[in-house]
Amino acid sequence: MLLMNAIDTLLERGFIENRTHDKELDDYVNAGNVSCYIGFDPTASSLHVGSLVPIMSLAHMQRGGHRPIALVGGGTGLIGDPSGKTEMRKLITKEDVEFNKKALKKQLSNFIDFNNSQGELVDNADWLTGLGYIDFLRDIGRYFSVNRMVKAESYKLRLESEEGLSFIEFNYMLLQAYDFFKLAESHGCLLQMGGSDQWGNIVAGVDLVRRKLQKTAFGITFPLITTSSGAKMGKTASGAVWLDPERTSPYEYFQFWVNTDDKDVSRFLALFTFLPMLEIKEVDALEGADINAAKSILAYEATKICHGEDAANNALLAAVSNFGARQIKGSILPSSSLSRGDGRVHSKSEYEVNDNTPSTLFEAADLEAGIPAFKLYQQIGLAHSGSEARRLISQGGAYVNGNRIDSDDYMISLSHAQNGEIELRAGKKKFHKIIIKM
RNA sequence: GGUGGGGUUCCCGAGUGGCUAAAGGGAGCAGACUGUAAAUCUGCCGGCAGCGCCUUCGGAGGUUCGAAUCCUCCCCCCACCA
Repeated sequence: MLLMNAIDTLLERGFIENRTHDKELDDYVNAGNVSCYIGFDPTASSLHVGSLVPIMSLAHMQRGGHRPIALVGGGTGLIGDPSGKTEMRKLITKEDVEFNKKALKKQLSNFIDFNNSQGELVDNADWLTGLGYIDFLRDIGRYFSVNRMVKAESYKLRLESEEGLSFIEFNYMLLQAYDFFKLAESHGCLLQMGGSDQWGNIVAGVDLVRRKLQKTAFGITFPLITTSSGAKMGKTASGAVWLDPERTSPYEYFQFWVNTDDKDVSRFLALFTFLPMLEIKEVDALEGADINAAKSILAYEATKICHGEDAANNALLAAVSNFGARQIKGSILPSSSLSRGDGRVHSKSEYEVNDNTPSTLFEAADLEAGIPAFKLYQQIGLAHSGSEARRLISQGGAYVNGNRIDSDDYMISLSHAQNGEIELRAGKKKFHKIIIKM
């Protein structure tokens, strides 16, 4: 298959905000089978959609015939990157870093193939934790000008802030530059990519590689992805949207993408799916409700990439059962493997088996006497407190089996069960099922 | 180490003895309108098996009929000085 230059692919899909040496970078990548790396901070036990841009860019590089290296910052995670941050991160323990590292590796494997040296996972703890302070200062530290570092944009926020910048964080740039140097030396990796806040760190590495190895290294940064309303992408009311299915279920993940703003759909399709750009460009021409079909496909594809095809299908089924079927024309994004059919769930049993709407199991006996609606909403997590549940109900936002609840002491009992389930809804979009154990 | 300024409900930020569950804004939630969109309008936005009680203003004590507001001690942050 004839492929575009991987850099052009990234450019076309909106991944690239800035890069070093345009021409030489192209030449480097055109030579084929090059290595590139991105660092991931093990500060949490799961990645979230905010990390998807870097992850997808590695995946694109791999599809373009190159060798992506995902670096998990087991060493730098102990320091904390101050780049672009207004506040100092809490230092996390070595145990946490160790735990998170494993979780991250697992998640990254869903997106990138690390088998057969098509890609590689490395941990900078392997070379950072054993560093001797004096040696490091002599070998690496001498190449860094404090005058320059102080002027770096990545430190600016913190240097101007009241909180200031601690010495440990100030060193972060050296460590990341050292990572780049190590990978250049051991893996011949001369391209580092990262978020736009990483520019300073990346450039520092490019400089270090040049000085230590007399080689030209390259850097690419990604734009910060915001929604059309200006907010950082990936935040919802309940916090981050995680890639870990235990934290954000595939159904919620799917819903997150379905709820994409009209104006963001084509941009997100380009960034977060592998669908061909020619088809994505046509989405911009869609009008009115038709664009919802594109949102379904975006959600389906994104869920499939992260959680697999089965999970994506199940999420779609659940969405159909909760919100009703959407007509998805075959002409919209035809490369998607989403099953269009007539847009309906084909059989009841298929839906019952696969539906993954959030649910809670109840013993029949516990529902026998009935539970006040507001209490039940709190119990199953559709409201954070009893008061909140009462508010929800009094404002007309609570429904049992599709019927609005009009009083907060309304009793919900076995008599509401339909096929062994009770469907509860909060507002327009949050569904929860009570499944009765007989 | 010294001096001065601060720590208020998710965030920003008013409040300097009772009218304060605490202004205003943001975020969020619900309703209406829609297309599971945006914008807009309206309401809500500490807790409690709710119309009355309980807990909140860095922490612990104290003064007072009554404290976020006054006093004491402690913790943390910031600025300037050393």
